[in-house]
Amino acid sequence: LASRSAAAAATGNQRRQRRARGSITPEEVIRGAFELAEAEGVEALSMPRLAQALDVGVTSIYWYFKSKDDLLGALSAEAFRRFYAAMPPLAGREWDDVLREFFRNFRALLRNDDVVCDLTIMRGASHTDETLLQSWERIEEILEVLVAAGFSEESATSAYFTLSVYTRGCLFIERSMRVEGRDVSAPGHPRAHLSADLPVLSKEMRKRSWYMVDDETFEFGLENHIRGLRAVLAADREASGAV
Amino acid sequence: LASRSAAAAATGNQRRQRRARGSITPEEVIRGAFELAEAEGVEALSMPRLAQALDVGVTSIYWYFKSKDDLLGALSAEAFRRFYAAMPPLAGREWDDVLREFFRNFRALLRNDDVVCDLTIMRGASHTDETLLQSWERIEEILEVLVAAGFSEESATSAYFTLSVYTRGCLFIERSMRVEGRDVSAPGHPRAHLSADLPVLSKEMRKRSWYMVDDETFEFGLENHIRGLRAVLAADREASGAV
DNA sequence: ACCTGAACACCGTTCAAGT
DNA sequence: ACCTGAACACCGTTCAAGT
Repeated sequence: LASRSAAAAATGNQRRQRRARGSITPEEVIRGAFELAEAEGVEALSMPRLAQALDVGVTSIYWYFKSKDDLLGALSAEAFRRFYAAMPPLAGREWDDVLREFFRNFRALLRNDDVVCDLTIMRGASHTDETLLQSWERIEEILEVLVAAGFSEESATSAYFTLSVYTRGCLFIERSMRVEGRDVSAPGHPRAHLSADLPVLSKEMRKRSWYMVDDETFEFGLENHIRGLRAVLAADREASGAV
Repeated sequence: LASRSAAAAATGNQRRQRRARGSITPEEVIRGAFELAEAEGVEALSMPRLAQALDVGVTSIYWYFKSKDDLLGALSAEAFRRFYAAMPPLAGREWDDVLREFFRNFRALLRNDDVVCDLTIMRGASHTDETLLQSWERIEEILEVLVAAGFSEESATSAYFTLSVYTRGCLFIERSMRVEGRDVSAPGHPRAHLSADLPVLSKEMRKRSWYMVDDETFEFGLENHIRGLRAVLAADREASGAV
């Protein structure tokens, strides 16, 4: 027995020593999963790799999380927690500044954290009660700013979700590009010669990052949306009989 | 030998008879892959399952497509072809009608075809030269409508991509929900009681499909964007010294 | 109660044939 | 030139233990 163990050690194949009872916690698993995802990407997160990183038997993880999907749900919940903890409180004195700051922060935060972005935006909306409530409280805050400014409740809600969809769309597209290994910051496009007969597009493509979800284009959409909302606000105020 | 074959047949394990040379074509593989994806979803598309559906050895597919990713690229190219073939030509006499119709058709088409949606929108932008050119020609058409209406080339380009990102964002979010098996059409939310303290949101959530990418919200964003663009157009016309 | 390896059914891909 | 199964390294998950 001792000789078998020694031989195994010589070839690097020795068994891990058994972990003590209670030496694994769900928190430790989640922390290890984040570390692995940060080092190698969320797509590289597998149960065997995670077990190895944690120095734990593969099946031990199943004692705490009933499936990989269950684990990913817990990771998403933690990602949402980190995201909302990092989001600064609402700032800006006018409703339009509030929207601008909120969605700029939204985008900036998730652009800077691939793991949190993958777990919150890219991975379908797998909300727990907790994350749902976190989101809803933030949304309500903004809706109340808009309503106080004179928007109807309906307009305010539509305005919020439209900007939210737009911002998440930017993040989704940019992240998809980055996952495929495209250089997202360089202007122009490698196949730009194909657009020789396309005067307007080829000219604009030379100036911007070709995938068109760069800062300038994002800002254009944000500002344009706010411009549209000013007209909505005027109509809402009129309809409600305000000054 | 004959007895082994007979025994195998009895247990349903007999070998497929070998296909004749030249009896497999890449087109046939692609057609089979679409059929399988339509029947069982793109995520269920695996090389063994496809081979089985085509009644072909698994490895034979690798003669025509060097990897699954290569095959998916070919499927995407076909999906783009189908999408652009189904997109009606530009309609509408004013620039805003052109935009409205284009992006409504865009969304409607991809909402009605999960396979094409998964291969074009959900799967990162894996463009071939051909699909890139198809997209660019369509975009250029719209840019020229906008420029003719008085938009600067820069505004026109930003306007197009902003609406494109918004529309793709709607599709992405809705599709993500549907993949997770949520009922996307029902108003309200199963966890709506959590929002008891959120007056505006809870009221609005009772009226709409909770995930907020329903027709009404999409239309609000589309119209709002166009409202914003009217102000851009006025400024662009002024700047260019037009009437 | 908690941790474990063996085993299973799947996957994408390579290789060394067969025809 | 084209088609093939066996084999490999991986995956998620279950099961029947071990402690």
